[in-house]
Amino acid sequence: MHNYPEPSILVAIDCIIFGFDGKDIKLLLIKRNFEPEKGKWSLMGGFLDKEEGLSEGASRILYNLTGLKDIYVEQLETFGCVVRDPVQRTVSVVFFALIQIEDHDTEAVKSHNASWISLECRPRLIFDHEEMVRLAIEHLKYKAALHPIGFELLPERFTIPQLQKLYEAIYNIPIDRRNFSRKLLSTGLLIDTGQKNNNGATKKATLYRLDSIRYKEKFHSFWNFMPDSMKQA
Amino acid sequence: MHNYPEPSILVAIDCIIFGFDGKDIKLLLIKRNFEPEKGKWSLMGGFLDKEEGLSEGASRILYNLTGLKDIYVEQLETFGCVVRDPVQRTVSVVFFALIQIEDHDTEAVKSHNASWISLECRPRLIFDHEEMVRLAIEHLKYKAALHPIGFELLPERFTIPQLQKLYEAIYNIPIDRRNFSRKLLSTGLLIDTGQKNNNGATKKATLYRLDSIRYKEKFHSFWNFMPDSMKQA
DNA sequence: CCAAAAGTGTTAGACATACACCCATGT
DNA sequence: ACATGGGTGTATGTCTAACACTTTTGG
Repeated sequence: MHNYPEPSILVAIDCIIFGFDGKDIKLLLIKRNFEPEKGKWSLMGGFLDKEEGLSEGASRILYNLTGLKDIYVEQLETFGCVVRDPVQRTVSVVFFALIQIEDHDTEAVKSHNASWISLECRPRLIFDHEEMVRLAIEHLKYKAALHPIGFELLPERFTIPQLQKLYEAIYNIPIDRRNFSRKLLSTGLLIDTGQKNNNGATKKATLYRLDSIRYKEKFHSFWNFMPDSMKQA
Repeated sequence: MHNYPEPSILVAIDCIIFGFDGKDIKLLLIKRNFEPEKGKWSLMGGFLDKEEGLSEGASRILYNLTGLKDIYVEQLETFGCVVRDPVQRTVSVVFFALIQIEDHDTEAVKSHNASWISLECRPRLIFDHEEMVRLAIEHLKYKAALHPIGFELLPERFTIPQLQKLYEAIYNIPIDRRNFSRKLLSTGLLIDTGQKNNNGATKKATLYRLDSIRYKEKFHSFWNFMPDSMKQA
C-alpha cells in the first residue's frame, strides 16, 4: 500500500496568459499545428521535464512563447480528470500569467502560431482548456478586487485612466473616475513620474509608476476596488 | 517535441486536515509506521490511482482516515520540486480540508497512527510537508476573512461565542463580542434553533444553525470578519 | 448575592458614493 | 471657442469600532 508504484500518469503544464491592450482583456492562445487536435485552439502548454520543478516548467513555457522573464505567474489549479486527455492519462498544472502586451516577442508568438484573442470572441478550446480559462477569469476578478495585480498588465509607466479602463474591462462595469482616482492615490503605491502621456487626444494624463517596495509590502493587504454593488456577485 | 513522453513522475495527494476543539485549531497528522521516513510525522497522503480524478483521490484518502464523506475540501496547490521526495520524483497535489473534530472515526484515525496536534506544538514534518502546512494556515486566514468557511469547523448547532473563539484562534487576536455578534447576525445566515447550550458554566448561549441555502448563495460574497487593524498584515 | 459570560444599545468617526465644478489640450 | 477627457472638492449616508449597560445562570 505504501510502496512506490510505477509512474503511469503524465504531468503537464498549461499556461493562461492575460494581456490588456488598453481596451480589452486578451488571452494568448495557440492554433495547434501539431497533434493531437491539430488545427484547433488551445492554451500553451507542455510536459513537465524530469529535471525541472513546476514553476520552472511554467517559466520555460512562458519564455518560449513570449520571450519574457520575470513576469507575474501564479499557480492556479491542477486538473486531473481521468478522461481529460484522450490519448494518455495526464494531470495538468495550470498557471496564470499576466503580461504587458507590448513587451512580448512577436516573432516567438508567430512561430508558435499564437495570437491575442479577446475574451468575448475566443474560439472553443480543446480538452478542458475552456474550464481552465473560466476559472482563470474568475480568479482574475477575485484577485484584482483585493490585490493590486492589475498593474502587472500595464506598462511600467501608466496613467490612472488607463488603470481604470483595465478595471472596467475586468469587471465589465463603469467605475466613477473621481472615486477610483482618490482610492488609488490614497494607497500611496503610485509615484508621480512628473511626466505626462502624449497619446491622449485631449488633456495629457499624469504618468505614474509603481512603488515596488511598498507594493511588495502591501501585497497581502486587502484592497477593494470593486464597488460595493458588485460584492453580491 | 509535442510527442507524449513515457511517464516518469509519480502523482501523489497530500491532505491538510484542520479541526477545532473549542479552543485551538488542530491538524490531523500521522506518525508514519511505514517507509520512507518511518517513525516521523507527516501529512496523510497517498498516490493517485490510475482510475480516479484528483478530488476523488482526496476524498478517498480523507474517508480512509476519518470515516467522513461530504466534508469541506479544496485543492490548495501542487508541489513539484525535483528533490522533494528523495526516493522517486513525485508531484504532490495538496488538498485542504475542514472537519468537525467530534465527528471523525476515532478507530480509523488510531489505525493510521494519526493524532490531532495543535498548530503551535506540531512536530517537524517530513519532506516539504512543513511548507504545505504553512501555506494552508495562510490560506485559512485569508479565506476565513472573506468567506464563511469557519462554520465547517463547528458542529451543526453552535453558538456565536463558539464561532468567535474559532475566529480568535485563527487570527490569534481578541475580537469584540458585540461587534462580532452584530456583524454575524446581520448576514442573515444564522437561524436561531430556539435551543440553548448547556455546557457553559454561566449564562446559556443561543444555539444557531447555518442557513445552508443562503450560505451557498452568499458563499462568494466578500465577508470581512477581520478587524481593519489586521488588514495591514 | 456575586462572578462570569451572554446579549443589547449608543455614539463618534471613518469611508464610500454620488454628485458638481474647474483645468488643459487638440481641432 | 468648444468638445473631450483629466483632475479636485464636497456633502450625504452607511458601516465600523469602541464604548456602557443589562440579563442570565451556577456556585
